[in-house]
Amino acid sequence: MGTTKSEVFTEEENRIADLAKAFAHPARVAILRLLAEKKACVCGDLVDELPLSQATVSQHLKELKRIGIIKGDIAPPRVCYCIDEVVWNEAMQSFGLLFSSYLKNDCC
Amino acid sequence: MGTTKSEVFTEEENRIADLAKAFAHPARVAILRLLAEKKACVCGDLVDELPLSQATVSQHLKELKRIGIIKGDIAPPRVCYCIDEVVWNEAMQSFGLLFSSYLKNDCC
DNA sequence: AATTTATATCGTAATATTGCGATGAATTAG
DNA sequence: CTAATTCATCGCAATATTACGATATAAATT
Repeated sequence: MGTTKSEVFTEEENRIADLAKAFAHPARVAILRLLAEKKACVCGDLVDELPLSQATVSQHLKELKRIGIIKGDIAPPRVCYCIDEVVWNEAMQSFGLLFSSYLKNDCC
Repeated sequence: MGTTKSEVFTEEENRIADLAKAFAHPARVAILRLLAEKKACVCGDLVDELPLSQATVSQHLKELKRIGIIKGDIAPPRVCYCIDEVVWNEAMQSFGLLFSSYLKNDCC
């Protein structure tokens, strides 16, 4: 136990859950906002903007990369991060569909 | 450690992260979908639809209630769950704003 | 009053997440 | 070649999450 039983859910349910994870931590929300608004791009600048250690920020960036919603462009010794437009749009559409599937009718 | 440093982030960042948590597990995505499409409402029906134990489903429902995105109407011995329209709309708008804040220009 | 039904909660085990200091790797600057 | 810079990764500790059997609760039914 302690592990999500991914096998028993659909691909789509698992993907939406994963995309949601990108936004499920305030630090990652802050990072995505900075990247979306192009207020920062280089990893170091993100660290400066965030009240977390460099190691912790780097870990959140890694998780966002795993999900695919950001990508990193290496320009040694720096790395420039940015939103992956394709995945961003995928997330926008998936959540949009989900939100709009709500049929307001009287149950409770 | 192991705890999110909520104090150092804005109210809004924390709120968005919390709303995202509602969707950050495939079981909760499945529950919210069923409720959104009104294919289920009573807790027992949700348990029947989901490949998880009653205790686990109940725990996910509790988390969704904590976030506020669903509410439960007690009609003993049953409980009828449904989407909380206000919070659902709050989530829809928050994510909508966030997604549309992405300025596509050339950085990386 | 005893039983049944539906749901919540407890207790526990396993795994995941969060956070950070220290260290490593890769490149540029001197 | 030696630093200095930037970022990733390791290793660890603390806490959170996930899952479920067992049990508790609460009302309806018998």
